[in-house]
Amino acid sequence: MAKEITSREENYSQWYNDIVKKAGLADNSAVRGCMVIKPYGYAIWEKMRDQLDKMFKETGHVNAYFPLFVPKSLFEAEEKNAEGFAKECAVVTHYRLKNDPLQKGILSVDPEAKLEEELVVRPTSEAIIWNTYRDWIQSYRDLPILINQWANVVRWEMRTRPFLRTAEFLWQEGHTAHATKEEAIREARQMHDVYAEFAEQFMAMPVIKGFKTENERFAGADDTFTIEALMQDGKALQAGTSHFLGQNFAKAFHVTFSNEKNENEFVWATSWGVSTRLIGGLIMTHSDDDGLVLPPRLAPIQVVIVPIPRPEPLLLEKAEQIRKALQDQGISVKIDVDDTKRPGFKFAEYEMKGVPVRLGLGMRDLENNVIEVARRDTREKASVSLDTVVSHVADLLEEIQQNLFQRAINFRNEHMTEVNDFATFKEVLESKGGFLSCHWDGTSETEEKIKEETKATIRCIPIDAPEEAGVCVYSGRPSSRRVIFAKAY
RNA sequence: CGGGGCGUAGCGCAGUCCGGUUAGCGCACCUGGUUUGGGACCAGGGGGUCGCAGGUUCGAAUCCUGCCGCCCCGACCA
Repeated sequence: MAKEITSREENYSQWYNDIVKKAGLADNSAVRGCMVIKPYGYAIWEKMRDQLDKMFKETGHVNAYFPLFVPKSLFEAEEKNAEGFAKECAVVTHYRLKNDPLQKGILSVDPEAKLEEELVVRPTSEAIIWNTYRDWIQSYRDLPILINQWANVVRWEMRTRPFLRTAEFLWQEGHTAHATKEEAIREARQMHDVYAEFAEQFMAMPVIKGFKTENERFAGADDTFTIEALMQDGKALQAGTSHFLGQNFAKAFHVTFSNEKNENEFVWATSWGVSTRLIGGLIMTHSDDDGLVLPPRLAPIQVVIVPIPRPEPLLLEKAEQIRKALQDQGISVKIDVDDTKRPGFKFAEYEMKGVPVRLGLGMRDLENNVIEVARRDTREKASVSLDTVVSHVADLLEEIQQNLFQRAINFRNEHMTEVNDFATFKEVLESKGGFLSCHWDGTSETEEKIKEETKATIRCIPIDAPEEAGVCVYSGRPSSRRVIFAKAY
C-alpha cells in the first residue's frame, strides 16, 4: 500500500499538513497566510456551525451581521483591546485603483483616493458592535441583548498553519449586553459550558475548563474562560474562549441604560468565540498515520458503501435499499458508483478522509445475505447480516463516537502529570509533554520566568481545581490550588 | 521578522555544480483491451510561461541581480 502521509513519529507538523492536504480539507492559496477551505473541509465546518448555532439559539441568542471594516477611531476607543491587536491589523487606506500611466495593463493605487480615516479590517468586532449597541440601549427594558454573528476576521499573523492559525479565518462571535454584573458573568459561564459540551459531545475532544491568568487573558476582558484540549504531540490547544468584559466596552463607547429607579448605569458585557481552528483540533485529537479520523457526529459522510468488485445493478439496488433505511435514521450515506477505481483504492481513500463506517458489498455477500462492516477508528472488520445491518450501523456510529472520546480522555489522562518541583517540571515537559498540574504563586513574574525558561505557559486555572495547600513549583512560595501548564499552539 | 531548505506537467521528483539536439521519469489523466473481495495490467496518447522580472551570452531550467511563494526551525501571537 502506497503511504502518502508522513508518520507522526517522523515529523508531526508534516503529518498534520499531509492530512489537511490529502484528506481534501484545504489548500494553500495565492494569498500569504490564507487558505482555501475545500468542500470536504467546509462540510465539517458546516456541521460544527449548524450544531453550535442550534445550541446558541437554544440559549436564547439570535444572529446578526456587523461590518467587516472598523473606522480606526472606533477601533482605538477601548485602549487595551486596541493595543492587544494593533500589531496584527490589516488596514484599508485607499478606495480606488487606476490604470498606471507608465505601464499598460497595470493597476496602481490612486493617491487621489486616500481615505480621510483609515479602516481597520476587523480582528474581532467588539468596537463596531459596542458603538452600535449605544444606539440600541436606553433602558433596562432593552436588555439583555443576546447576539451572535458568523463572520470572517483577519489577524496578520507572522507564521500561519492551516486551520490552527491563518491570517483570515471563519468564526462566530457572541456579543451580549446585560443590566447586571451577575447576569453577564452567568452568560459568559453558560457559553463556556456550551463550548465544553460541544467539544466533548460532538468533537469527542475532552477539554479542561478553566479561566485565564491576567497575562493570557483577552485584551479588554475582566475574566476569560477557556476550554483547553490536548493534542497528540503533547501540546495544548486553546479551543474556545468566553469573556466577561465587565463595563470596559460600555465605558469606552458610552453605553448606558436607565435602571428601574431611573438611574444611569454602564452596561455589562460578554463576548465569546470559536473558530475554524476547531478543525485543527479535531484533526490532531483523533487522526492517525493512515489519515483523518472523524467522530460520526461531525462526519460529512458517516457511512460509505463500496460495491465489490464494481458497481453492478444488483449490488447498487441493494446498496440503495440500505442507504434509504440508514437515511431514515438520520445517517448520511454515500454509495460509491465510480467504476474507474478498484475497491482497494477506494478503501484507502475513505480511510484518508476519515469516513467512520465503510460497508463493502459483493456478490458473495449478497448470496450469503451479509455485508462487510469496517470501522475507521479501530480498523476492525466484521461480516453482518443484511437483515440487521441498519441497526448495527446506527449502534456502531454511536460506539465509534464514544470510543474516540474515551480514547482521547485516556490519552489526556496519561499526559496529565502532577509536578511539585521545577527540575521534574522541565524533565516531564521535555520527555512526555502534556499538561502539568502544579502549584503557582499567582504572580506574573513567575509565570513569565517559567515561560522564558521552558516555553510552557499557564493554559488555565481549572474551574474545579480543589483547594489544596502547596508551594509554587518555581518560587517555593505558598499556593492554594494547582494550575495547568503546557506548551501550546 | 531571523536561520535553513525548496520552487521543472495535477502530484512526487531527476536534470542546475560544469550553459549546447525536440526538457525527462514515476503516479495521475485520455483511448482501446484484458482484469476485478485491500491502492490491477498491457498497448497507444495528451499535457510544460522550467516561480516571476531583468541581465550576461550566438544560445539559459542551468550563470548573475532583484523580487515572489511554500515548507521546517526560531522570535512574535488572547
